[in-house]
Amino acid sequence: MKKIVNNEKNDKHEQIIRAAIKTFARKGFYNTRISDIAKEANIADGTIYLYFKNKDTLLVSLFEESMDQIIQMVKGRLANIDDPIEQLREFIKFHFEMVRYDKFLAEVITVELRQSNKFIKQYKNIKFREYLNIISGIIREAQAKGLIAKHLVPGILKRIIFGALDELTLIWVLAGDTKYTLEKLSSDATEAIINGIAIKNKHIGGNSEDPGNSKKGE
Amino acid sequence: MKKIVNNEKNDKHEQIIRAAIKTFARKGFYNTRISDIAKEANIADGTIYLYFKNKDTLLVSLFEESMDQIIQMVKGRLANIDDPIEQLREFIKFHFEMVRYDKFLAEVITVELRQSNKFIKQYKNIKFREYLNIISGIIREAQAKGLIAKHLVPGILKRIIFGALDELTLIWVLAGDTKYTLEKLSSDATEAIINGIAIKNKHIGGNSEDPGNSKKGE
Amino acid sequence: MKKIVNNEKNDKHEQIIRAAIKTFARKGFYNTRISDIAKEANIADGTIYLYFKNKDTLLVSLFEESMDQIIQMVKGRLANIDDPIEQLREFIKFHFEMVRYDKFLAEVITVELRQSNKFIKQYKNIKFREYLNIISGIIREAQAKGLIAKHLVPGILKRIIFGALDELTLIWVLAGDTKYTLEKLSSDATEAIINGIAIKNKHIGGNSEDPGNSKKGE
Amino acid sequence: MKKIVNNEKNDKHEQIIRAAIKTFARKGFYNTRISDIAKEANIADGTIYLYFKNKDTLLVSLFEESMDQIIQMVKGRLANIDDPIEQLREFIKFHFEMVRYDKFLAEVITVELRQSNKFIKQYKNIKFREYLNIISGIIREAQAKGLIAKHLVPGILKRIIFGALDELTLIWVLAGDTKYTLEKLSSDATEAIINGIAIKNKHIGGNSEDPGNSKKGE
DNA sequence: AATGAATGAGTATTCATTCAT
DNA sequence: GATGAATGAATACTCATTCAT
Repeated sequence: MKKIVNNEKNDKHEQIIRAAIKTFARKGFYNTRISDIAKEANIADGTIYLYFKNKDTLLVSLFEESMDQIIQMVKGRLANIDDPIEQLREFIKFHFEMVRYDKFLAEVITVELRQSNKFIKQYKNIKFREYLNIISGIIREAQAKGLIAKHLVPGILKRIIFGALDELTLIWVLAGDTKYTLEKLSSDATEAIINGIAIKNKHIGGNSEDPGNSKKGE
Repeated sequence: MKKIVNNEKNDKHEQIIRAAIKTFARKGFYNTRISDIAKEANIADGTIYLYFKNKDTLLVSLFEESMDQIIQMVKGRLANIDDPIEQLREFIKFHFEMVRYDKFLAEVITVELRQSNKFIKQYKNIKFREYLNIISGIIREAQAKGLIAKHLVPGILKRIIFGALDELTLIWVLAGDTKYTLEKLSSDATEAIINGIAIKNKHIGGNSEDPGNSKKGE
Repeated sequence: MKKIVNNEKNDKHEQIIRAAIKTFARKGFYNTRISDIAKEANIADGTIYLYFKNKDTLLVSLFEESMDQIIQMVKGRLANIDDPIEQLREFIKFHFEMVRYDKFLAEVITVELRQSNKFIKQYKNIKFREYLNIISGIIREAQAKGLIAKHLVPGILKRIIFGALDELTLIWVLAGDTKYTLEKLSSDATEAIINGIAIKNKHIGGNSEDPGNSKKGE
Repeated sequence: MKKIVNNEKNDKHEQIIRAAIKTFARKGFYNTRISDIAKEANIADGTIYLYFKNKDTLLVSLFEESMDQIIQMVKGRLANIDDPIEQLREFIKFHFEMVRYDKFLAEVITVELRQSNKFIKQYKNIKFREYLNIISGIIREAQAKGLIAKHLVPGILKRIIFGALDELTLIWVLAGDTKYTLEKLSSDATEAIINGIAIKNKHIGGNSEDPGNSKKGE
């Protein structure tokens, strides 16, 4: 399994995108110099401009192409699953597999995407919307099957879910994966999202059998 | 009720922070010039440096002072509530009230905080951690009372919850509050987080009584 | 008598224009770096941008302000002269006095003005047209008084006259004033322009009394 | 009659020179990219360097080869004329014929030659001097025959004449030949240069028979 | 304290030129 | 000979920061 943005032709375009992902992850978009990327890619500064109009465009291309690959992959994963709730579990599982598989890309998307959406002119970010809409598609299907209450708005739920996954991605890529395993993040996220965090029949006035509670994990 | 960062002394320090919030919200940290802020504050560029060491420090101060106020406020709100689940409901309610109350600040925090955490040297972001730890404190309390399963890690849950709220905040501040009301975001978030999105007794093999399902809200 | 572009206030604007004139004269507009001008003016590069939008604008300002001064001066000179032919003599005399007085400026105007007219966007060069129109004004007046044949078009004659003066200016500024004196250039130009080069009554079939003819002066 | 720079071998060298003339005329030397010329010539950028050492050399070659052709042509025209004044008339006539015949070349020579003379290192511009010396040759001959006063210096007169022709060429190529016909420019230039602009016997204190004088032609 | 003119380090981008194919 | 991808030196311009007033 190759890096996400990595079609067979190992060309300059690809080489530059990979170098940009790595460098943006390390230094951030605004603190990355074109010359940093060029050095990382072992090419001349000017070469980057043969493949990308400018620095903004490079970031946008990076996002679009990466999201495109990711979307293809996750759609493939979901294709054979019927139960929407199971699809949602698979989506979450896939999300964290992606994060492990391409940590630098995950970091760039998680840290830079908001800024880019807002401050790069004319960036409509179609692919990212498409990714989110996979979630709302699942939700709508689940609602149709009576698995999710209809008064919950798919457009809101998709953001709640993505927001949760995104924030967990953030701490994992920033922490240097030392604190929590991706498996733990994935399973807790899955449970919390699908079942909620509250124990059902104790919703009001429940009591604890296990008062011992260490500080660990805050 | 004054803007969050607004202690009684209506001084230059305050004036600059307010101008910075407004300008960062509009143009983003990296695209904002010190002169933009000075102009917004109706002072000279140089004056900013009498109150803040540099541009980075201004952003950090803005975050710390704002979070400090927010933390005081939310703690006050939670003080009289015993049930941790109710505290969580109140926390979420408060979060969106804050967003409405100081939209520019919400936008800056939501859009700029990640970047800042990572790329502003030596920024430890104690206050933001404290805000998050209010959530994990509630969770731990709930776990102690048997309201939340103990195998869910508070340090993870707090991020799931914050991530969800943060993402909803983002769409509201960016959309110009046209699509969803804050009340709807708040109530859906509360329900999804506390109860989860899946209908309990239909978890497996449920069917839908109401197959009609509009596309709206994606 | 101060340099042409030199109003009483010895400010940065003025200082930069003078430095630009000197540097453009020496190296040409396209081969002059902003840093060359800044160095010549003993200021920082950035300071230039406090006074001029960009390099193009600096050149245009230089032209406009210089021509403005020149136009005022020549109009003053012509004001007390009635005979248009005498006005024309005075104009030519003045032109070469200017050249001597501000050689660098003369060089910039003569060498760079054509390029600028054509390739600096939106440069309409009103002042230069006004300078030329002083000549056509004189011509028209002379034609009204029967001193210049009416079939000669003022708009063409003004260009013939300016072209001649301009070309002579060029060789003088480039030659380092070694070959011909400005007085000689001025007097030959005056005579050639006003009387033409041909001896009148020998117009056809004249013969030469003085066949000796050195190569000098080619 | 082929374009001036156009010897029988219709080779790449020629092709490049023609493309350069067209492109320099349109965009100016400094604003023309090698790739612009290559595109105009339908060849690869690198090919230009097989025929010309660099961009400067290309411009110089363009001038030298063009002037060489022009010189041959004008010498042929003058060969059969005895009267130097008639030769001068023919020279002027030829000059404007050239302008019409190869407008792009005329534009390049008129607009770019001064800059090149001064700022392209080691460019001696022998051919252009030779062209000018055809004029001074005629003048010297005329002086020998008593047709032109000997106190007028041929080296100055040639510049006066060329300057006048050059300036008229400029307005014609830039105006898109809308304002004056080349014939009018040519005839007025011829008359002004040979006879001067002043009516002889009215040189002092003349009066006008025709005070009506339109503004047209300024 | 407040100003804002001046600074000059920093960088995205361009483009003449090269050279492997 | 032709190509055109790659190079990397060069530079206009920006803007955080300083400091004399």
